[in-house]
Amino acid sequence: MDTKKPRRNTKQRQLILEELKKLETHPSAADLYELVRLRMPNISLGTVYRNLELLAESGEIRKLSSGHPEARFDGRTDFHYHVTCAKCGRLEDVEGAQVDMTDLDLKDTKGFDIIGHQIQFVGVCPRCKSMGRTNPAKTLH
Amino acid sequence: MDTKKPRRNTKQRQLILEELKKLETHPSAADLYELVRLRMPNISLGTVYRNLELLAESGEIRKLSSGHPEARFDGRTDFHYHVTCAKCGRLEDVEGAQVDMTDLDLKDTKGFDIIGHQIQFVGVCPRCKSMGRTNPAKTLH
DNA sequence: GTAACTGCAAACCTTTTGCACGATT
DNA sequence: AATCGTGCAAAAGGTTTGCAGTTAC
Repeated sequence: MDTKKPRRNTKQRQLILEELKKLETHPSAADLYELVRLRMPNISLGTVYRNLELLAESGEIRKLSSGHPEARFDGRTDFHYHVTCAKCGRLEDVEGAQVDMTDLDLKDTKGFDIIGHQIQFVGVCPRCKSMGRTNPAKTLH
Repeated sequence: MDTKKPRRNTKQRQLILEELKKLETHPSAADLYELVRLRMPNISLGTVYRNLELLAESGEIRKLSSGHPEARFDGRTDFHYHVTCAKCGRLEDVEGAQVDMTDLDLKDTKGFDIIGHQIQFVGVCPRCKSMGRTNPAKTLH
């Protein structure tokens, strides 16, 4: 079965991918729009959204459900985890060996076949530690 | 340190909490609005949003970052994991012992103090298995 | 030449907010 | 009585989409 759509190699898509891969952060579509616009001022926000979606579908990037109101994108596609700051919401990569989920004794998977997992760590970032922030994050994954 | 705000016990908040606790699903604010409206037809959607936020802050419910465009809410507050269907996005609870994260050899936590974690399993739900769906989910956590 | 893709703008959906009135303490 | 919470409606924020023109193949 061939699920691939025909795909043209546009300048816009190349630029968006290139800019995202440069970053170690997890920008929103609007963040990337601003970045790409520095090199291609007439690009439209709609094009950025369309291409991020296409790139995520093809597995060249990842779309993250971030706990923020907007989606975040990740130029890394190798296996890694994420930490979210419980105080300010900052989102960072965490390196660590993939947990062996066969160890996990899942009692009821509601009939789902489990094919993978993701872990979000919750933590306190250096900045918030030093500021002694107390307001808790409200969204869990 | 007392972080609690004064809080009145309104009929609206009671109803919203009650309806959410009845469910084993993870409804959106709009879903809950429809449910609560059956019992209190004049309640406004704004009130539902405001109360869900308050209830999540106080820990009586959980707000989930769902991979869907809208937030989902969970009436369960005991520790458990979630599975998301990779084909259709369906979100369900998974029972299982909490993973001991001290086993995990985290190499670089970017200076964060880790205080917890959440796991989302990715799977294929019974319905999609039987339908042989192939379109992949686009958002990871 | 054809169909994918673009820019633009309008539409859409979810969530938040200002305000005047109502309800809880 | 004081002030927190509500209903309503408008606004805000993020994302999608229709369309006519453009570009990659």
